[in-house]
Amino acid sequence: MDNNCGHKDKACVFHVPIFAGLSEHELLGLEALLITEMYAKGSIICYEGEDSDQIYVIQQGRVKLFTMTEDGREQIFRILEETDFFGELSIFQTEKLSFSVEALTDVRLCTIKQKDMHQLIKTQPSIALDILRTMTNRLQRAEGMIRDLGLRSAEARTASLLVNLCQEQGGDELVLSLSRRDLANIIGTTQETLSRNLSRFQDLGWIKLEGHRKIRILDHEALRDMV
Amino acid sequence: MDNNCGHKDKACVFHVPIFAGLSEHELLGLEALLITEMYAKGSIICYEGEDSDQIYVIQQGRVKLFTMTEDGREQIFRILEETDFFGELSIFQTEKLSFSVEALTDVRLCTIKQKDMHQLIKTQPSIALDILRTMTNRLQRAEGMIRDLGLRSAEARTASLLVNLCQEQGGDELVLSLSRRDLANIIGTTQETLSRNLSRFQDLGWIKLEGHRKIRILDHEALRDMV
DNA sequence: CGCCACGTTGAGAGTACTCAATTGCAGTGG
DNA sequence: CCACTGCAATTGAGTACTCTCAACGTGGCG
Repeated sequence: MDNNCGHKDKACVFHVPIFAGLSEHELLGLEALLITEMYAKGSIICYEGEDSDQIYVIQQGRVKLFTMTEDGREQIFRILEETDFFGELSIFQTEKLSFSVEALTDVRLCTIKQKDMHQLIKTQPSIALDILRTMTNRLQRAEGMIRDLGLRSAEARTASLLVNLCQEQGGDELVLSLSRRDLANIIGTTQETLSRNLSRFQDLGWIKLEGHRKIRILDHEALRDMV
Repeated sequence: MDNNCGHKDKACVFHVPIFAGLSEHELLGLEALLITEMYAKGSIICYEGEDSDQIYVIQQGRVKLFTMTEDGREQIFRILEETDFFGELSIFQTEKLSFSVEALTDVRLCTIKQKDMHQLIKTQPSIALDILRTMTNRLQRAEGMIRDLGLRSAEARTASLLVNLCQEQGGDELVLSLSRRDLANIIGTTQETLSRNLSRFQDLGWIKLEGHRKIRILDHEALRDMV
């Protein structure tokens, strides 16, 4: 309960995929290097432009990585949750953060210093490979976003968002854990445009809005064809 | 001259950063695994949707990675040149390519099979780290593109493009190696809009268009402020 | 039950797109 | 050397989309 992750028997890192290759012994060693931090829902974990020389691993809760313009418009890069990490550039260099991070729920996370990370990778090179796997997937997702933003209309991106959420959740009953504003900021549009598009999809009979936090998907095909 | 890279004394891989950590002996071993291929300017090296289980390392020339809609609009993800690689997802899985690759010049490249790559990483784990370094940088660039596409006007993206090209080339005299169409497809707009914005910048006295392939930058500040 | 944040709808404006016409440039052959 | 040809780039006109700003609903929580 002191500097570990709040579990009794096992450190949180037992459950993080990128550390899955470590032995029990190595995990215990790693545990000693971690610093655990707590953030309340809505608080900012780090600010774009700050210097950072550590990796952050989320133990509990959800965060958004985003950037903001002077006039307050926001683009979300990704939503991360338990066992995800960010700040990976600081493995190699003191990173000037290119995004801010906000806690969407209460969050518990731990940080690992650059030099500890180096040591860790040296003793267990497979970690680099595990991180690499995550990074290639992330790059692919990022390029998917670039394709959508560059080539598709806000309407198509809205459909794409629904399809993606469906795939993550499985089933026809989407439960939204984000506000309209955040959803809009993921697909690079405004909450008004998103709202209008959802209404249009409803008018077309493709979806059914059930309260503000639920969407029932009625026609997967139509949405997929739109994308 | 058989299955190596055309050099007499040293294989091409001597010059590729991600293999910089290999010993002379290991490089010679690697050389035997490579398959070298040539592509003429304008030819397609691989198609989006194809399965691929190899990494491609560019030895000579330049390529563009892009995706295309049914109606022919195109989004370019990145331009790669000598010593760059692509297809890194196939380190982990047989990859359904999420982009097409076209040779912008005559291109010589070599391919490395997934299983050979595994072997290579096992004998020299630092390679995974070198690739990881490249991938984190690439992800950062990708997120920069997402920010620009999501938050900035075509005009601002045009300014951003000029600033970036300046940084790459150094100096006030930009020499464009891409068509207006390709440049537009990098920043997610049309050639017409790009052309109009360049003309506007010229009218404002920020740049001077000199033929179709050269741009003289007159006011770096103004461009940077626009971004 | 009423408040307040969140979400939706409406009107109007601006940006960027499409399609079409014109201009500019470079390579080729007379 | 110059005119011609074909492609690339620019310019123009009209349209469509999406944004902004504002008003109005709604639903969850005290």
